[in-house]
Amino acid sequence: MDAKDLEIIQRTRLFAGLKHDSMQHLLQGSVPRLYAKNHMLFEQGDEATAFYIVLEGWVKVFRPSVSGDEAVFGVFTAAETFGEAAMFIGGRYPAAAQVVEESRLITVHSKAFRDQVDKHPDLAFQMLGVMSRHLHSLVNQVEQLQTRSSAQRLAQFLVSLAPVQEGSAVVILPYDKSLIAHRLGMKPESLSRAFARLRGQGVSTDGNRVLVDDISHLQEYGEEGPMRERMADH
Amino acid sequence: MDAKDLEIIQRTRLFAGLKHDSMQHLLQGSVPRLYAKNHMLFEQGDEATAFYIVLEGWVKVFRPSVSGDEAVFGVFTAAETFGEAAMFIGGRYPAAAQVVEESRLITVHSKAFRDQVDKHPDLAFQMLGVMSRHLHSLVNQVEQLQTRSSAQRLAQFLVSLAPVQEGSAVVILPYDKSLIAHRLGMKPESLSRAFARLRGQGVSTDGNRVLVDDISHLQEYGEEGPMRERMADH
DNA sequence: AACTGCCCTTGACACCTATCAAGATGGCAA
DNA sequence: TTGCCATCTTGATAGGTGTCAAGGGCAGTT
Repeated sequence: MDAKDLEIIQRTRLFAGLKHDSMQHLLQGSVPRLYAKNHMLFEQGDEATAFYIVLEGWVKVFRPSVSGDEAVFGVFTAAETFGEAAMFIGGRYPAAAQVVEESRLITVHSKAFRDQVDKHPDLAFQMLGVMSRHLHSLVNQVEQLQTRSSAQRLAQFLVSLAPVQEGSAVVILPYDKSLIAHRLGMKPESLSRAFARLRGQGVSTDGNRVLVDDISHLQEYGEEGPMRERMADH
Repeated sequence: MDAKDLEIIQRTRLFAGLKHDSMQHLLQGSVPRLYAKNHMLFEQGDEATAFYIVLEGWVKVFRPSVSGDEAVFGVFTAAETFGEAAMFIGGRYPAAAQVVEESRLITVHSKAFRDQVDKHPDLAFQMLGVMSRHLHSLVNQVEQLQTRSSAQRLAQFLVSLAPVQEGSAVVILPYDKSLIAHRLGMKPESLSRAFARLRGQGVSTDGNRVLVDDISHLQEYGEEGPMRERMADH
């Protein structure tokens, strides 16, 4: 646990502004640990004795289904936390978590967290803020699944990754396309076709590099009504 | 505000076990009010100065889209609360709320709520529990949208409304079929067809009365892999 | 260089759901 | 009763997405 890790932890919404001694208490006995790609952190239904802070890498939270389908609820990276909500609902994780790119994580144990909340009620408020955001992000996910085509969802995803708000940009895809597909609620084949469709909107791909001619145009495309390009472009 | 209303409020998860004097503080200046069907309680983006407790009736929380589509995130009835999360994210509602059946509601003002939280940290924990549940319900919604057919989603909806866990049951649909359709992420026509498909699973309808021959069978149907009845029934 | 495995892409096809259109049903008012 | 209106159902059709199958590209290994 070095200073850089602490700096990352303080950048999480949950621990933003927390004092050093509280932090020490929370993290007592917890050491950052390296996890290999594909490592399962927990399964749905496991007892939730801790939650996680990502220091480095990528982790997906999902619910697998018998038939090989899976629903992905979030993909987390540095300075993000996941699994906190489980502490409040029966102490079991409602979904599973798996490392998708080699990651360094640190765990926060429920008991330590509860102790600190008793001492610092502010922490409960921060937690409410964090959960509100998770809630909001799921609300958006539901909306997008219901009202946008797969190409539109991909467009919004690219916009969210872009380093700028307008003009052209190069977006580096942070993880496998097959995970992106699941994250956006579609199959890998459909993601390929979504990319193909976006070519007509000034998007070209080269491996995990994506070149967008006009970010704000892509954003508009992603927000339009679902039916598109009736008579245009051909 | 009579005793019966208070009893309902104490049945909400948020206020379960709250003492009478705290309740008085929270509800100071708030009077139960009757709202007509279709009344808009708030729009997306409105400043969130209060949240609501349903005493009676039905309210939908949704996000409208330009093209007439809308995504429904929840439909609330007696002893349920909605709009709480907004207090923690920039103070704006992330969705709109509309009365769908004549309803009696009471509002809780943000400031009063915050005051009480300062005095009773327990309240923050209850709030975390409530938000965890909302989170969990949205997680389920995302999963169902991604991994179940419309008929399966309807099956699970009927099971959730049924008064018993097994055997036959009569389910009364609590609101319009078109709202049920939106709630389940489909168009009204598709809901009709989903009902038609469930006839093959021992479900018959008569207006808003639905007769289910075998609840547990319907539950299994709703949980199976998406592809079904390949060679069966014809 | 050849081989192998993995990921991604493309094509053909089937199914599901939305769309558009036309009835059916039931409640309500005149 | 009659007409009207909203809601729900049913049909025909089109488009989107999943499925299954085949092939391409690339990296790592031999």
